[in-house]
Amino acid sequence: MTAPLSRSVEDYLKTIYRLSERGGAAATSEIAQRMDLAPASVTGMVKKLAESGHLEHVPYHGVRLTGPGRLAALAVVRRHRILETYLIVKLGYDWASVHEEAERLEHAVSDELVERMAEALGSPRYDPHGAPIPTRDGEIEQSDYPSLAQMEVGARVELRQVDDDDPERLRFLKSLGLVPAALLVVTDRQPFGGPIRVKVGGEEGEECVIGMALAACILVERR
Amino acid sequence: MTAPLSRSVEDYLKTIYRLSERGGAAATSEIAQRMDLAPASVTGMVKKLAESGHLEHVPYHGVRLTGPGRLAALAVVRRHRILETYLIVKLGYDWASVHEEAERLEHAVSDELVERMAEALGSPRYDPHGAPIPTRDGEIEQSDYPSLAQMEVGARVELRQVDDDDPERLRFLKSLGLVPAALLVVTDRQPFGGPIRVKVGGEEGEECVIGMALAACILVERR
DNA sequence: GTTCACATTTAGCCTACCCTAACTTTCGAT
DNA sequence: ATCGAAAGTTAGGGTAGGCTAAATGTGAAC
Repeated sequence: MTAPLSRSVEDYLKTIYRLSERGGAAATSEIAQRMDLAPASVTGMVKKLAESGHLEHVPYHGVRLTGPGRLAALAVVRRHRILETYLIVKLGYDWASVHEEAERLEHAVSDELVERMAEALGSPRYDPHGAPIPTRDGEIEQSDYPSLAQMEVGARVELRQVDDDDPERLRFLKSLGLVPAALLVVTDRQPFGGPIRVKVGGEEGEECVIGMALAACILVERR
Repeated sequence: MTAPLSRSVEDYLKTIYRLSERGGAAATSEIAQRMDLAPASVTGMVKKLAESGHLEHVPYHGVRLTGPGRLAALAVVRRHRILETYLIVKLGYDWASVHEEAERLEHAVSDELVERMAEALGSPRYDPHGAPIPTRDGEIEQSDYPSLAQMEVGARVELRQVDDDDPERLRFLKSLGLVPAALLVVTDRQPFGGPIRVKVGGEEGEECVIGMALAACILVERR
C-alpha cells in the first residue's frame, strides 16, 4: 500500500472506479473489456488488489473498491482530468485527441506537477468535458445529471458533461456544437429508442438528429 | 526498430549516448554504474540492443551506438531537455529538482506534446543548465567547451553549462551564482588538483572556492 | 428441479527485465 | 611470458503482468 503503484495497478483502479460509478460491483468481464485484456488476466490482478486491500472481491460476483482503493483511484482520476485541462488550455490540444496523451501521462506525473498545473489553471473544478475533478483529498462532486436520452420532447436543457472515452465521438459532438454549457431543446423523438432531434444553441439553434447510444453519453441539466 | 521502445530501452540508449559523448565506446560497468544496475543485467540488454540494431557490441570491449541507436537516444535527450526547460519556465520548477520529474516524463510524452512545449517556449536551443537541445531530426550542437578545472589563474570566462545529474550539486552551484551566462575570473588555484578560487560575477564579484570534482562539471568559454 | 449458456476462475505458460554466483577474458605489472 | 585483479559474460532464478485452454460456478429458461 505504501509502495508506489505500478502503471498497471493504477489503470485497474481507475477502470474499476469508473465502472462502479454507475452500478454496484464491477464484473470481471467489464473490466477486461474496458482495458482490452483477457478475463483471466483480470482475475489474477483482482486477487492481488484484494490481497493488498485496494478492493473487495467476492469470487464470481465482482469487485468493489475499498476506502484506500477508492482514494488511489481518485488520485489517478484527478491527475488525468487536470492533465486534460492543462493540455487543452495551455498547450492548444484538441478536445478530442487529448485523452490518449493524458492516459499515458497520468502514470508519470508527480503530485507536485499536478498541483502546479492545477494552480496554473486556477484550480478548475471541471475538466473540458464537464467531468468534475476530484480534490487533492479525494473528494469528488456527485454529478448525477440525467442523460439527453431521457429527455422528453420540449425539454430545455444545458449540456453539462460528455463521456470522454472515444475521440471519434468527441470530434462528432464538437462538430455539432455539443459541448459543455451549450443550450439544447428537444424538438422530436421516436419511441422505443429511436433517434432524438434537438436544437443546439437554444430555440433558434441548428437542428440535428442524435442516436440513442450517443444521447446516453450526454449529460444535461434541465433549464 | 519500428515498435515503440520500452522505458528501459530508452534509458539504456540515453545513458550510452551520454557516455559516448566523452570517449569512444561505453563500458558495461559504466552503464551499470550510471543506471544503478548489476553489470550482468547490462550485458543482457546490450545483447538485445545489438540484436535490434541500436548498437554495436564487441564482447569485452564495450558498445557503440549505431546511426538508428543514436537517433533514438537523441530523441530521448530532446524530450528530456525540452521538458526540463518547460517545467522551469512555465511551471516554476526549481532548477535543481526538475531532473527527476523530467526523467519520468521523458518516457511518457508524445512527440506532439514535446513539439507543442518547444513551440510554447520559442524553440529554445539550450536547456536551463546550458545543454544544447537536439533538433527534431536528431542534430545536436557539439559544445566542446573546456571545464573550469582547466582554467589557469587570471582566466576570464563565461559559464556555459553545468552537468545536471546531481540535484544537490545544482543547488550548491545556484547558491553561488554559478549559472549559465555568469562571468567568472579565476583568482587562484593550487597545483596537483587542489581547489580553485574564482570571482563570480566578474572582477567585482564574490570570491569562492571550488573543488576540482565540482569544477570539472562546469563548462566555460574564454572571454 | 434440471439444464445449459455464459461468466469466472484455475493451471500452465510466456516475455521483459532484473538479480546473484560462477566462470571467462583482458591487460598491466612483474 | 605469466599471473592475477578487474571487467565482462554466462547460467540460473525471481517478479510482474500478460496469454490460452480447461475446469467450474451461476442463474435464467424451461
